[in-house]
Amino acid sequence: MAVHGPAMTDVARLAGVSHQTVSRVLNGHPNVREQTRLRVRAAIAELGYRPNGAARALVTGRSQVIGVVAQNTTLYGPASLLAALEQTAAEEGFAVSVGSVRNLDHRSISAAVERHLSHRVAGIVVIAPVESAGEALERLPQDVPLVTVDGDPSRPVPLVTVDQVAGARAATQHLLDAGHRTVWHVSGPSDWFDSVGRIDGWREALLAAGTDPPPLMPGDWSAASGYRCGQMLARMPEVTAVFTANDHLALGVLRALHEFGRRVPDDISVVGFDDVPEAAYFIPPLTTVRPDFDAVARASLQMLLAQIESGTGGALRQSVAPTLVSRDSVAPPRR
Amino acid sequence: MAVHGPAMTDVARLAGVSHQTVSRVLNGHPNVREQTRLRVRAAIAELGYRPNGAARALVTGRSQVIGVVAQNTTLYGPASLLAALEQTAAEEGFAVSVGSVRNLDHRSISAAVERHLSHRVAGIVVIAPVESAGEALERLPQDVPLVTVDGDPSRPVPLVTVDQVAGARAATQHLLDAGHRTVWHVSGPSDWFDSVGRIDGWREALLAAGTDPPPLMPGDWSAASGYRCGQMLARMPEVTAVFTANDHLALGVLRALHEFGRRVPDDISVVGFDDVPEAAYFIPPLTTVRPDFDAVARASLQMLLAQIESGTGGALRQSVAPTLVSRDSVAPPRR
DNA sequence: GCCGTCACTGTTAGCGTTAACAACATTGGT
DNA sequence: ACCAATGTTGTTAACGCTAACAGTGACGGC
Repeated sequence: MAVHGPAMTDVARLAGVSHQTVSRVLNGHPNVREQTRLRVRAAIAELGYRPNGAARALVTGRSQVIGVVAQNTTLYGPASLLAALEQTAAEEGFAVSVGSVRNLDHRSISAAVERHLSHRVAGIVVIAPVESAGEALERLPQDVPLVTVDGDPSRPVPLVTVDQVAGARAATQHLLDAGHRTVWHVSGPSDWFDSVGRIDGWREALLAAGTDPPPLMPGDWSAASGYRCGQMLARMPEVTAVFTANDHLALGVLRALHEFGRRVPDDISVVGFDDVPEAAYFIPPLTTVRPDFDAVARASLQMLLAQIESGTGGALRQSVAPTLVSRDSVAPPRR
Repeated sequence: MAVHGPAMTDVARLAGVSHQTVSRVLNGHPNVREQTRLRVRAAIAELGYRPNGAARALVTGRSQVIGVVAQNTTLYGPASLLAALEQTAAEEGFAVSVGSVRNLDHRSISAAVERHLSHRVAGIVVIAPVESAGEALERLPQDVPLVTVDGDPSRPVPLVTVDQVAGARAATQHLLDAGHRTVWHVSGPSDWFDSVGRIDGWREALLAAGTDPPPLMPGDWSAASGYRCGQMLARMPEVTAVFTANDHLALGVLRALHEFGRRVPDDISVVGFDDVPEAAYFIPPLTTVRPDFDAVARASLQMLLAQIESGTGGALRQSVAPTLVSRDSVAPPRR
């Protein structure tokens, strides 16, 4: 198998030039006569020549590949992010190598990063939504271009995030504006920065409105945990508005409320987070907060590319604001 | 940036051997004295040496990377598959490079494959659920290890699939067994093999039971299209059982039925396909068919690895049977 | 007409690894 | 003690590419 394809010298021979000239054409160097360039192009096409990335990576010291470390790429958020990242990278001529990880502990993350390093990736994007990921990053070689997404805001690492706080504040405010006296919150797991950001935003909005935040209902992103929290919420007659940390939690809550005969939005209003494609078809259609994954992907890749090109490891940060998508799960409280 | 790490010669010097001996240790060759092996290992650890994948790929002609071509990795199925593939590959010491694709037409797929080829991946997995993908594969270099997932059963390419027909038959039979006279079907897009397999299975089960299949309701995987079909279904009093080609379609149907006051499962039973994690929290909890993505990933990787190692491009095929997950959305018809 | 400058092209070396072969040391059979 | 077989190590030459440098010819200013 694998009769190796033609190499640069083969193209050069056919075009009647040196392999270096072929290289120059390929890399868009100036100072190649138009006529020569055309001959080389023709030879490339005729032979079906394809440059060898490995050889190029060897001599330049880095490949046209960026590594992505992520956990649980089955969830809607991470999956969208990954897809957007890949798309953007492809436009810049980069391939994306995924190193997904079962757990976000020290060792798993380090191992994934190591794997990427030994493939000499040009840079690494870590989707690092929990505390322990940040620790793993500390002990990394300093000279690798690196960007974290949704990571620890308190660490001096280049960071791109969805503005969780703003999103949560908007969701909460939306419920307050509808006339609700207070808003309950079903949160994500407490070790995720996404969760704490959303909790903070919720709390801020409430405090700003002069209300004391009710007790937190801790969930774990899953519909199952949303359901459990929903069962408790349904039993409390004073609850009229709930903000859940993601749409799947909302789905679980919706189902629990339904079972207890509490109507949404007539009895209780619900707002989610993520805007999964099917949120518009929940019963009822879910008002939710939509993060712009494309923008996050673009920003992180840009940041990474800047590092790769400049060689500087600046510690920038950027956050992109999500937008509220209003549907039918919110109404004024009955009095 | 990027002070290049130590190379093999540095390790060799420290251990007092030749670089070739280091290479032998790294690749687990026999005929290295135990004592030497230990010295080399120590030197590797001390320097934090990491082999250079690019150099290795250059000299061996292939990298430890497998390329995956997929579309729409945001959907639950593809995302799960990708994650499972990555996991399995990592266990075998391979990295996974994704080349996701907006459209599954000729050119996009070819371009993605080309990209992988120029990175000299060891093999390629194409998640190719539509006709046009198969065509793109025809004109590929013959010498690249390749496996398709959920691709065209009629093409002579190594293929691993979820057994769509069996899954659909099971779902339909389940409804028939509950006492329904016939079963309606909301399908996926007609150019997906997944769809046609599920349609076939549905039709087969009906025919085997001696019933004429009712007209097909064509959808496109989205909850939105499920909703539209559901609106029609809800208006037809004779409909008592619906099998949808995936869970999101089912969600749309559920919502439409709900709006029309038709209760599930009392008035109409519904069965989905995929078992997305939140299916258990639909209203009502959805009976559905669960494909084993891990098994598919394992099988395809195994097949690919076999090709890589043997150099043979055999045209095997393998299909893994899904299982029915019974929940609350199915009941006997009212009479 | 001479020389520096510019545009273009070729030559050479080396990136870090593996494979092929050569060399040496050790062992065992005669 | 000698020779072959075996185990262990070193030497050399690629792999396909880019970077640095070295030509070559044409052109214009003096």
